[in-house]
Amino acid sequence: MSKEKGLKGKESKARIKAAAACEFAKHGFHQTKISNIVKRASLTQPAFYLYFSSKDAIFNELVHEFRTKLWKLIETQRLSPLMEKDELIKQMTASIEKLFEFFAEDPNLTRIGLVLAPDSEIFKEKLIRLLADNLHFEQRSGTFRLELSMEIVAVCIFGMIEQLIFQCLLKNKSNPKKLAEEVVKLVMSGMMEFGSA
Amino acid sequence: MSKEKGLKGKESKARIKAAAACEFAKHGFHQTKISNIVKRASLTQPAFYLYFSSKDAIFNELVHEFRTKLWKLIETQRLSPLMEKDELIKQMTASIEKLFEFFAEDPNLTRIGLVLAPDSEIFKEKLIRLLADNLHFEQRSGTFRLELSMEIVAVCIFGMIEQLIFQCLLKNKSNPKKLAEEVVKLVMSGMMEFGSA
Amino acid sequence: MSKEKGLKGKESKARIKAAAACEFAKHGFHQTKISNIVKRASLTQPAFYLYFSSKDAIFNELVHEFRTKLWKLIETQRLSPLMEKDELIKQMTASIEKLFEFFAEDPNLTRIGLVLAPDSEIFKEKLIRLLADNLHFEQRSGTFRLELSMEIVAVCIFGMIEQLIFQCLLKNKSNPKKLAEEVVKLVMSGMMEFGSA
Amino acid sequence: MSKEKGLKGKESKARIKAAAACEFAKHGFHQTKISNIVKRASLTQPAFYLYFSSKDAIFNELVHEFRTKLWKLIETQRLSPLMEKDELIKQMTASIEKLFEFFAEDPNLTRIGLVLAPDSEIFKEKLIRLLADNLHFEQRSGTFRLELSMEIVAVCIFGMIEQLIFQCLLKNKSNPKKLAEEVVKLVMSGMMEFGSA
DNA sequence: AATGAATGAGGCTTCATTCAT
DNA sequence: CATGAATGAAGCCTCATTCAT
Repeated sequence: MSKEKGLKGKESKARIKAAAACEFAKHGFHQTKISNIVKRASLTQPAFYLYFSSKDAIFNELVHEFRTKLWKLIETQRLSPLMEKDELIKQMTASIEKLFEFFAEDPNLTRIGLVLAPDSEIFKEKLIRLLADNLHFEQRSGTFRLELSMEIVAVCIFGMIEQLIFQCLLKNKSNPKKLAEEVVKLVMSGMMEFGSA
Repeated sequence: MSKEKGLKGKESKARIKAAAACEFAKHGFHQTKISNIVKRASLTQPAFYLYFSSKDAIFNELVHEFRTKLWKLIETQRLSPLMEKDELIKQMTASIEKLFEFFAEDPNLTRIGLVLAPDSEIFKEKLIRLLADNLHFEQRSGTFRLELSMEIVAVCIFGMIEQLIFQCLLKNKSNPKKLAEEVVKLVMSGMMEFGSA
Repeated sequence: MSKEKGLKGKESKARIKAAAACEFAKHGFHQTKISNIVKRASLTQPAFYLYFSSKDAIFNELVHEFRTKLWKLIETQRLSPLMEKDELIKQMTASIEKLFEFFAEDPNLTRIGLVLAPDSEIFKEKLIRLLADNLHFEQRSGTFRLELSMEIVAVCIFGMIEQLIFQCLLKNKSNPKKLAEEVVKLVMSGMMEFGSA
Repeated sequence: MSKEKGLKGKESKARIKAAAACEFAKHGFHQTKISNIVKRASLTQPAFYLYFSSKDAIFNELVHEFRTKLWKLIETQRLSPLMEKDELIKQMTASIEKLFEFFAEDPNLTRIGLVLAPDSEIFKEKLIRLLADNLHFEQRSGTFRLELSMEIVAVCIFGMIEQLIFQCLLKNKSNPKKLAEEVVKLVMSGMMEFGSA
């Protein structure tokens, strides 16, 4: 009976959040105006401040939401150790596919969290470090070539994924599965034709 | 005495440009204030408008300058066709090294042209298309594996390079030569240890 | 409580409009500052932009308002055709008196619409053309002397009225009725004493 | 030998003055920019201040020049007293023609002196008072009908002339002689057809 | 006699945010 | 829960004017 209260409020807040995500993604932080957010949410400006303390606040909330979800996803996707090669490739492909699916699910949040947030470079750095650690582990297990720097490889893999997100996935030029397969093919075996040397 | 004709003006314009590049790179377009640009250039606000017609104008000039230079560099770096494998790798490495050197030369412009410009995604798309065409050519010559989509590979390579620029090169964690070598190693031969089959 | 819906806003807008008319009339368009308009209306600058999109906008609105009202007045004041001489003079006098009354009612708008508006000369031209057409009609009916160019007479009559507005009416040196009578006397019968020739 | 000096300077000053008159007449005082004046005069901004102390100064100089010339012209055009009717009309026509010729000679100055100058209304008032005095004199001589207020008639005549200047003369729709004749016809004998009761 | 370079002052406009209801 | 009305703060840009040469 008391829990019921606030239902309309929650809807309004959600509408504002969705509207904001859309506007931020389309125009960036500074060119997004509160007035446009509330217009899109069919509300008025003071209503905005009923649910968010400031423009920064809602932006940060969106960023935080995105990052939390992404981080959780990644933690559930850790590779099982000491697999066979085929199995490894299959798992990697599945993991990356899941990642792409996540990014495709909410393009607005993806852009906000990966591009627009002022500290996105630092966030990416963290993700990359996480990836590098995992790769290191595999490398020490003999899965990956020793002559490669896993730090740099991690940066590369992340760069590929990010670029594929914005140039292919969010432009609907391809789908998560296909992209994941291609990345893995490239990264695992390289571009060169066999028989060389 | 006679040589200085218009020299002071050119110096002022250059100082403004450098100051602007610095401010834009550090704070982004909207948070960069003309007042700060001219302060950094040791001038007053109206002086700015002696040399540039608006904030947009100088920003676009910087973007245009960056892109023109980059495009020229790339055009001089086309791979010679039909090389042997070793030679190919050497050339690719050299080309990519040159690229990294270019980006490292003016980090401010690099950030402005690749990240901050509102149409940078479209610009990247063009670069990627150019790269994809070149790769296609090589693929048809039998250099690259047929099962890979050169469109996607092009996106991947560009993504790697971009990420390496911002995560390694501009943070001085590595140098152009090293980065170029690592990218080529990874992209040409993949990560997998041999003998796995 | 329920009647006041939007009332305060309308009052503010009206206050701004009146203040603007006053300032424009006193100082002209360019020397009128938004800051002074709002000061006179007991508001702050941003409030101005709640009701008008720019300085130009409010000026044009005032001009448009004046012209619309004036045009409507003139259309209701058309002379009935084919009257006797005495009746004609009475009607003309009444019409012109109404005109003067209109101009005296809002001196600010009058100055804005007739003098300050950048296209006021063109507007006057239109009014004069309208007047000329009417005079032509009367001339063909035999009321006015054929040797006079009604185009030029129309210009003259308009010139008299305008000058009387600014030199007599708005300086309170005379009143609409008196002025109308004098104009008609002069224009109908001329200055010359009878019996001449 | 010493008088010769300054010839080039005088030319420059004259060029600036002409340019200023043109710009002021076309755009009004506030929208006229020094930068445009000197551009039109093929000079640079500091050169302007070699000859005029400020924007106001040159404007006032132009206004003063116009008014001085006009005043002189009017003083030489006083009607000879106690003429016969035909002679009076001839003289009036000639006088007014001369006036129109004066205004047509320098349209820019005319607009500046009669419309643009902020105190032009007061200046016109003076002219009108002068005219009214003359008319009074004639009226007392029995030339003009006693029932007319010469003050108001003076305003009317001035209004006609001014309107004819801007609506006919400066638009090249008529010439000084024709306009003078029409004004005199109208003002002397009125519009009404004879024989009317 | 003239110019390239620079500036002080000030106006218009925008926007996040708040008050009173 | 929501709104109409209002504001403080700040940025871009323009222009008359001057300095040094």
